[in-house]
Amino acid sequence: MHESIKLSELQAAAMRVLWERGEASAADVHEALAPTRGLAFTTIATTLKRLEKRGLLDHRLEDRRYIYRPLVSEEEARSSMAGHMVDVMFGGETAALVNHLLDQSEIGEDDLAAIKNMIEKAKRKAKGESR
Amino acid sequence: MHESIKLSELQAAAMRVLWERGEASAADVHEALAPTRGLAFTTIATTLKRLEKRGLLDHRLEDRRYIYRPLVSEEEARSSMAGHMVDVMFGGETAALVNHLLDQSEIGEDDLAAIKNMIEKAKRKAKGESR
DNA sequence: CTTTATATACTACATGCGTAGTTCTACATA
DNA sequence: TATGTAGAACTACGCATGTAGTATATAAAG
Repeated sequence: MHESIKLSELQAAAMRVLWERGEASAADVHEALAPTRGLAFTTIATTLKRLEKRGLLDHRLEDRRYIYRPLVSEEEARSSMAGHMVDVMFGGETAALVNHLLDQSEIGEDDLAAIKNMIEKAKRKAKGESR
Repeated sequence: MHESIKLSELQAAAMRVLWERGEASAADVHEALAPTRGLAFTTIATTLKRLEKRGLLDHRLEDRRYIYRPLVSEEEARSSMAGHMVDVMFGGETAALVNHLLDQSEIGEDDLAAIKNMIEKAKRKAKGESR
């Protein structure tokens, strides 16, 4: 289990490509990120290799090139990173982050309505889990 | 304006002491963090100096020692860091992060109720700003 | 005036990351 | 068979950070 997943911007961008596609070669990732980032191919390759070293990716050989595959899900990564942020900046209080986001948020009315529904669901869940 | 504030765990811990107290010496910060982190005094001093170099702190001399003072508010830092996380991990959709937090959250029922109120407030705000 | 305590400044080292050039290897092609 | 080409491996450099030892300055104490 990866208790603590930390991704930089570039790393997250690379992971996102893999999460979207399930798997991809370094060239694929490079191509996907080229428009926004314009980095050298080797930069991407290095990044993937380092992510693999950290246990976040795995690869297999196919047609003479590496096909990478994520070993952690996007949800896991999101949870880990959000949890870290909550700990570091909001005293471990998830609710404090939610408040902050709602408070000065750029969330549209429609999204707010959707969130309200989420709350009902969360409430039922909280009730269920509280004992 | 500091559009992008990034704080590591240690840096955030140091900043928090300053935010709480308004200002403090390196010794104060060291003392405050000692129980949880047990770091050398010089480590704290180095950290503060680096934060100052980045423009997040300022200091004045008093009684032969530096009294540090934050140049960015906790709110600013929270916004910046949360915004960064939203961009990097949630495709820039604040609502997606809120969903995530509510979804698998450890938020208690009482907090959920409070959040519901926040939503009403946010809704009014959204309405007001939308035109 | 000398010693001591204390805080800051300076220096240092390992690690991770962004970034990418260079080299090596093996398959495809002329 | 010689060569081009693509992808992986290796190497490298600068910067931020965690971490802290050592040197320096200065005020207090004796």
